[in-house]
Amino acid sequence: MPAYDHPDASSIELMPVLRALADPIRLEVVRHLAGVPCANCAALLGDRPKSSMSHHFHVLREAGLVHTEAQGVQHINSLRRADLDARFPGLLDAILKG
Amino acid sequence: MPAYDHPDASSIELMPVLRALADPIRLEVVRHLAGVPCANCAALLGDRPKSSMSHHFHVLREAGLVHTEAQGVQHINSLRRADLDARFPGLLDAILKG
DNA sequence: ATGTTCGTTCGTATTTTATCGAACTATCTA
DNA sequence: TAGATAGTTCGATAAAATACGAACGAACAT
Repeated sequence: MPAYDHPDASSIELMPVLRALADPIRLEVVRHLAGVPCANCAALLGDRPKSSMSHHFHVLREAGLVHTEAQGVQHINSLRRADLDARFPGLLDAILKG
Repeated sequence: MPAYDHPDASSIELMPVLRALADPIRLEVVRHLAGVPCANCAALLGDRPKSSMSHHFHVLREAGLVHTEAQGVQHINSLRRADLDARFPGLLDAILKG
């Protein structure tokens, strides 16, 4: 399994977070993940090719927004809400409401 | 004087706001404006060409983050904090702290 | 009128980001 | 072992954003 490297909570940076959120597909993913404990990638595919979504998940992971963990064949994604709330209080709430 | 068109408060959209913020120079401008009532463009130039900054101000205006008003030769910019707070409560606060 | 200042607009070059198919890897199942 | 499934990685293309000089326009002063 590919070793995902997630930034740890304290090294999540604002600019990558904003860049990650500044894309309609990724924002949609974040919104979806905010409503469920976790989800595999397929659940968020829509009609787009897998490779595109893989790219978006990569961006989200790198920014520290999403945690991905291989679990058997599928990879489970979850929103790093606690980490984000700690680092940028109110940010996620504000964005999820808008 | 060029007629600036600012979106009115209720039609400020999240995605343009996020896109506008997802650039280091523009975030810097927003941060600066958050600390003063208003400022002309020159005050925010740094060492960059005017045309670049004009572009960034355009993006900020279009997104609804900044209000610009010609006042004699210079153009006065201010952060639309009240409008943003009304539309996306907590967003600006979260970003300005980060 | 002329010149100056402040900022915009235009045109182009450069960089970044997104998109998608194809090939690949790992895991599970039959 | 062969086949299926879930995602990633690669490589090419296309689209979007940024950067910057040069020319322009409006407001003001002399």
